[in-house]
Amino acid sequence: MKNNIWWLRRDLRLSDNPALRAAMAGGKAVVPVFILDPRLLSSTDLGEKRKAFLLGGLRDLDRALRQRGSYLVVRHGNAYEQLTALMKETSAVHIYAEADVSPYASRRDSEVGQRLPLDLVEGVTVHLPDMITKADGSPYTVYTPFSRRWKALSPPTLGSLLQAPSRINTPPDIDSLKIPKDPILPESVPFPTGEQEAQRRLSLFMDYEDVSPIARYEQRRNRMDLKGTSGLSPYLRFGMLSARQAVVSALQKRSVASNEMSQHSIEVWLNELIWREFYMAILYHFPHVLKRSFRPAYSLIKWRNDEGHFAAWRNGETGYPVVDAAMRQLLQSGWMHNRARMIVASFLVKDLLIDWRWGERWFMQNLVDGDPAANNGGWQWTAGTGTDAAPYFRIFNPVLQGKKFDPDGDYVRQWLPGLANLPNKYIHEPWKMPLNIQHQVNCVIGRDYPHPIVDHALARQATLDAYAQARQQYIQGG
DNA sequence: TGAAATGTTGGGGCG
DNA sequence: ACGCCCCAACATTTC
Repeated sequence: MKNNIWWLRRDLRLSDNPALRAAMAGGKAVVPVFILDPRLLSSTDLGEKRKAFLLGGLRDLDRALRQRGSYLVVRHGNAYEQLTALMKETSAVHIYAEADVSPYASRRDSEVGQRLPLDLVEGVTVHLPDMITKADGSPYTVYTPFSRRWKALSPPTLGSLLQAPSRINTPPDIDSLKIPKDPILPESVPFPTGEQEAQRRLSLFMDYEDVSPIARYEQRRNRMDLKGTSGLSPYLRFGMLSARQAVVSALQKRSVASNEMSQHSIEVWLNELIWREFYMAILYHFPHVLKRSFRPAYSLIKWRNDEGHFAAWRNGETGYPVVDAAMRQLLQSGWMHNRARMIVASFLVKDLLIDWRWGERWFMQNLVDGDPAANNGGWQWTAGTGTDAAPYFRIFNPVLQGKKFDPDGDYVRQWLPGLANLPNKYIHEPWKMPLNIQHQVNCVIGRDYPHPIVDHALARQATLDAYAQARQQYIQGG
């Protein structure tokens, strides 16, 4: 009896795993392997927190496999070389893996696939990028028609989800590295690793009838001071949760929702999952977006790129409380509320006039859920340089955004304890505090909390000018 | 998944 | 009673 290799990459789960299912077909024994590629591990885009989350996920998966008579083989090195060696050692005949869309992954997979019997199985998205095209076969570059087409395809059903195998046969004593213990996931990262935790969170988000978080998602999702989002992104990122299962859960929930508001909320969350697939499709069809603007005119923007401003942004010292709170949340917890991501991105690009790629990189280095497709899509959206992007003139006012989406300043106070005693009136614009109040609350601007590093009104105008200039130059240049 | 600038309206104070 | 001004409050346009 020959064996198959199940090559894991970003599908760290046993339930609803098509690659695992394919590897087990015909009752074959399976060799589950994860390859720690030094190129990936040493990449400056892989931050410590996400690396720790990945390693923790591997430990969880190994534990789950051992409960089913198997175990995880961990190798270190180049994927092709390691797989070649492993095939020989285990007399494996086939390699099964979940297809991934990032340029790095597709290059690696085509290199491996040219010389080894690799079968790529769909699974990262519910619908493959190739399935969502216009009548003439060209890819969509606008979200709404993309989502219409996505929704017109037959949806995954509960019955189509693959059960986790109760037993997996794996040949004994295959050489494997110990999963590195370093780096360890800090306590301050509120995302315990693993498939079980992902399932638990999905249930919490869906359950409890009409008061379930998903039924109130539309109303609460933008509030940075509430836990109104699913908190599933890191699990979807590493496939500790299958996107298909998330979609099936949402559709089920929608079909039994008792009122239109709940149904609408569920639809809004479903759309967020479709945004994820939209950006994966964009990256698949237009891999150059990782290097430059999707819209060529905006490659000509003259960024200010002030290093001091960039450092202030990274460290949460801009003097705008919402921005600083969000950047502290990222540094400490490895995650940031989605509304906050838009606010700090708008601030970096359109208040500081710093190249969006600097922000994109910082996010990749610090987000536990950092995914090249979604992250790039989000940044190009904010910068107005991408597909279906925010128009260039859409510039967030950090004070108004704070008042709207953190009305009592709870979010600001949680991440900036130094501002804890400010009256609500000044929590989003502390520089307006009269001096006597500054002393009263022990927060003197310029001493305990920075002055705003830029004036929003002036910065806004400068950015509009810079974008206008880029457009003009593009037209004149042909 | 904006916000600022500009325009319009209407109530109320006032001479 | 009337016209004038001020300015919220809301609407529309512009970036």
